[in-house]
Amino acid sequence: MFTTCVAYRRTAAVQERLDATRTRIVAAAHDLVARHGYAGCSIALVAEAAEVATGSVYRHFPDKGALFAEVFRTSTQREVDAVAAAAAEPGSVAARLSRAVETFAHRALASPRLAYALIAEPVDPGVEAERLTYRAAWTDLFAGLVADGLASGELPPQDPAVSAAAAVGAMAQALVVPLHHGGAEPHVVPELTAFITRSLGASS
Amino acid sequence: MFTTCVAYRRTAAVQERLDATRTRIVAAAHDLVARHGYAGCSIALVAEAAEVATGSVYRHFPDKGALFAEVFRTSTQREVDAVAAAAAEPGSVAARLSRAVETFAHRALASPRLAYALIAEPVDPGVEAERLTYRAAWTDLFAGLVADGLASGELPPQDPAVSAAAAVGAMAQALVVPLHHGGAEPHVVPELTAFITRSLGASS
DNA sequence: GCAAGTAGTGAACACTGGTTCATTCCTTGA
DNA sequence: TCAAGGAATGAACCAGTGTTCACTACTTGC
Repeated sequence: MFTTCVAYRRTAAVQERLDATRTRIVAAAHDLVARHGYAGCSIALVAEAAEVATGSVYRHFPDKGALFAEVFRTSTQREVDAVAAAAAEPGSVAARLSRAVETFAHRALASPRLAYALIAEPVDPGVEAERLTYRAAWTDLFAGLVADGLASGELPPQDPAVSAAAAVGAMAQALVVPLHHGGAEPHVVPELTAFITRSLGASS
Repeated sequence: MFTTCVAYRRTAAVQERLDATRTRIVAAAHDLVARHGYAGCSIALVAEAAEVATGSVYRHFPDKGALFAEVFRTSTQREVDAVAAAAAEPGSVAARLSRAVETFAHRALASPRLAYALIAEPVDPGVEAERLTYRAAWTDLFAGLVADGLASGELPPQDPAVSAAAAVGAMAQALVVPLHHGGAEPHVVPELTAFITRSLGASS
């Protein structure tokens, strides 16, 4: 009555291949976004780049938004981690701030198309929600620096949240938006660093 | 042979009605954008709001982009003019700067949805090109103030273009992006004003 | 080798929303 | 009143894309 024949079980080898395919899809999507942005980055293109059928993408992600949300999440996390590491190195708040801004700027200048895609490019709602989360991550990172500066008396009284949001906006606008159209301009880095340092009152 | 009968000529009355219809279409589009943003603001909705048929919209604009470019242009010009007027009033650079930031901030807080649509909301390429133009208008406005400050010695040495871009980004991020989700927070205005003033070195 | 069941496929589908155009309605000057 | 021609209409069209699904190919345990 109960046929105990269980002919197929997902074996370790198969799981490994599945994981590899999934990784390949995400990598292909990441690559396409970094090179051409979200615009014109269709499922069909991703599938072609990952060498799978379009339908196969849906065996790993429920819909397009989920795929690109993951791409966005992993890419942004890498950037946040890099800047956070630079800011965590010991030193005065002014020095840590400068390192953070410089790290952000240099990385953005090194991958301008990706930076634009992560920070400013129009995306559909699913990815925008992810962006909101990471906007908070950026702001928190700088708000933490400001709070440290307030605690140590290095910075004048200010609302860390507002200052951090404004600082993040300043970096994004000064670096990423211009990069969108026209080439990189490395000379902005020291200017921007000075701007941010002054803006938080760490200029002395 | 040549029938001299030229039965129909566009008369002044007709022209007036045409202009009125066009104005109504733009007004309807503006209203929809200000209330719901570009997303979901279709030609069909605009036509309905303007009480014309969808096809009639195309008797006044070659395509959707042209209509929304005009909406964007007129709306943004109004904002730029208002801030420019505030900045033009006589006074120290620091005072003019504060007035400019406050004017920008108060107007954005008064019409948050519109502000978001004009500054940060994803738009299609035709409108984005228009936004690029006006981004330059904003930056030029503040670059002019920085240049004045440099000339008078009120501000320390800096690249007006970079400082202005960063300042505009700071205002946009601190005000508009948060407004997108969640309510208005008027308390940010003085914080933001202080931030911008410090950032340009006009703090003293 | 075989039955059971999963992974993979890609052409077809569905939906959205901008755009068109044959038709109707008006306006004009005689 | 009437012919001429522009203005207005809105249903139909079309293009681009995300998504599905009937089908094939493969893997597994016996």
